[in-house]
Amino acid sequence: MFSKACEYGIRASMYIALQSLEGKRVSLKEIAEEIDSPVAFTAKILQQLSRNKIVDSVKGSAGGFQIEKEQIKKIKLSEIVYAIDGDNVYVGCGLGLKKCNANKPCPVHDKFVAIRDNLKNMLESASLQEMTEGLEVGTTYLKR
Amino acid sequence: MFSKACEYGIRASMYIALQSLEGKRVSLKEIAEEIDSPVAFTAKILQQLSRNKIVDSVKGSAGGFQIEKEQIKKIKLSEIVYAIDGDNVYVGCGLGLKKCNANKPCPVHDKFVAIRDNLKNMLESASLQEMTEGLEVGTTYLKR
DNA sequence: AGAAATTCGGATAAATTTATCCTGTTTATG
DNA sequence: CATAAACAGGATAAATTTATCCGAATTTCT
Ligand code: FES
Ligand code: FES
Repeated sequence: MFSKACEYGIRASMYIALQSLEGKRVSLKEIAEEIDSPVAFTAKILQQLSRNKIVDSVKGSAGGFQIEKEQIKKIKLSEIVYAIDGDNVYVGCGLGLKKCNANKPCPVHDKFVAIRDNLKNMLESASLQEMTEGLEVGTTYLKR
Repeated sequence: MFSKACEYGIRASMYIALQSLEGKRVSLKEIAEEIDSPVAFTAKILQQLSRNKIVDSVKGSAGGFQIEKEQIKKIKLSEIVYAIDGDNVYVGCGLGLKKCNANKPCPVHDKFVAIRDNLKNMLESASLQEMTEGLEVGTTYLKR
């Protein structure tokens, strides 16, 4: 569904959001530990997220990553996915034709579009804030 | 969503089904041309489909691939996907945790499961037969 | 029987994704 | 000001997926 990079990116954003809500800034090392991801690869992804203004990075000693509380409410999963995987989730054809195109549809087009729209709505409505709620009360997890 | 191999596999199966309904057996070369896929790679995928009894292959001159008419009615897209991509569509977690697990769910679990079930139902209900109907009348396409 | 058309399967190569390493820069702190 | 902690970014490596090549086996047709 999503690339590994994107999965790590989402999990990392969720963890940063969770800690930012408590006023804590977190280091790359801590993030990678808490979401069970490879450190250096996660660094690359966080750079992307930082460039895309999804997370704030602070250099230097006592630096790390954080997300402003206002942003945590506003940022939707769709923005994270877009920053890392681009728009292929939205424009891709289920059977791999160049782009999904209703004028020359593949045989699964109608059914696939329904599923994709479903996914799209989910991603566009789910905020980081919403995602952290289960983490706070311990009903959802970022690693096992 | 699906691997390239799987996309080619689905498109190839659809083309073979389309021709089989007219009593025609088709060669690898023709298939690859008609679905716009790399010949040798498509050969590998057809081998897999053949081993999984999704298509019949006939060796030798005038050989090629075909699917029995009875089978065209019965075979669902889910079987093709399973033969090539395995069950990761069904058991995978949206955020990349080892396996989707309702007992220790990731933050998107509930929403993701809904989408996945949607996809699953689609794949399990769509038969090759149904897929060929649009191709026959020219309202759907396997390449552009 | 011989030639041609075709799939099968193993080996290999190219491309992409995932992951690591290392050096440089920034910044808090003592 | 020196040091240590931390991110940034380029180069590189490993793993996986995608793709190609080629010889062998099978079958039809002349
Ligand atoms: S054309 Fe294939 S999904 Fe729209
Ligand atoms: S645990 Fe992540 S989708 Fe079910």
